[in-house]
Amino acid sequence: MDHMDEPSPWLDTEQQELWQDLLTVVIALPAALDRQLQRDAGISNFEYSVLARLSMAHQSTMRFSELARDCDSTLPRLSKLMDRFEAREWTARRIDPRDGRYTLATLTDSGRQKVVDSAPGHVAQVRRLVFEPLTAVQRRHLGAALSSVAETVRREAGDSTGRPR
Amino acid sequence: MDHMDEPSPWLDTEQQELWQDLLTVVIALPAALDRQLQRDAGISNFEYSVLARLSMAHQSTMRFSELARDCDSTLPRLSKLMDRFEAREWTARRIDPRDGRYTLATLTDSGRQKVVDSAPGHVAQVRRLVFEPLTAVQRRHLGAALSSVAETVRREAGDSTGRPR
DNA sequence: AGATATTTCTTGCCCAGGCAAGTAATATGG
DNA sequence: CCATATTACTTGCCTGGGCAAGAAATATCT
Repeated sequence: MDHMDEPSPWLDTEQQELWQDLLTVVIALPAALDRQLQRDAGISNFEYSVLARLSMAHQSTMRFSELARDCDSTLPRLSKLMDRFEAREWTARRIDPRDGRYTLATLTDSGRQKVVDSAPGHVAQVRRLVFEPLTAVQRRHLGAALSSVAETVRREAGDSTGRPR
Repeated sequence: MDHMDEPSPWLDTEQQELWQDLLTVVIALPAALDRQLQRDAGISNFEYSVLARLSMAHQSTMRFSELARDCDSTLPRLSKLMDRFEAREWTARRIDPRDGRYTLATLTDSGRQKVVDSAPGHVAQVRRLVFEPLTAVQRRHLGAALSSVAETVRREAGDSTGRPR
């Protein structure tokens, strides 16, 4: 329950603090983002990220598999989300004429409008929670460390979400 | 979708990269932890954190509200989890004799055994994903930056999870 | 070409978790 | 000391998401 002085069975005190803070960020940050978006725009952070990613794609169109990968989603999850989006007419679905296995998602005008409307509030929340509490130097350091961890985690997730990347 | 050169409506390129990496960590890290724990111990990260927190408490006993706060959980969520834990006989529930509104959760011996058994694999995963990809200096920087963000996020979440802290 | 394998998306079933309403215990105010 | 308010937890209902199995299209192999 406490420790042992063997090769690596536990974390030291400094590591435990880092770990606790990371857990808090990893749990409470998405919750905070969801609350803001839900309150101001009626969508979740995941839903926002899908709309936003589509809005940046060429012709506002992407294959499901690519979109799922970029948004750290699984295909079933995305497929069901697109059902809801289609019901709201924020996106449209059509089979890829070049390869009938692929399905293409396209953002509609009202879908794009939804992104435009909800982006400012979301970005402000991100600024408030992540960037404002840090100094410029801390941001660079955080960026460097996060890119290493993100790469490792992505590799780990690659097997489940869909391929190396 | 692109940018505007006003006060603060968007993030610059460096910030966007940091933000993208943070999103990946925030989404894929819990998923990776869940996979390992689910595979090797049959429990989720949240379930592990509750057992682990209880195991560190005085007399292996805590009030529900306190436990929920420490594990970044809501009361309904914890209440239902404790139902499942009781069914497995990992915890026991009893009303606080000092104040009948509180409920006390106590870790049983087999509950403690579960923590002891699953801890090494979990800790190894944390090491692999978070600490190993970083240099010692990066860890300190990451720790410093995370503590600021964690504090901000906690304050934000305080209103929903249960008071200032 | 035909059979089989692979890739991409969809569907069905199940469970965890959020929210709001309900319950039980204690505190507060008249 | 009774009525009302507050605190701590529980329950019911509903939705999102995971996983495994299925369907449709294309690629591969002989």
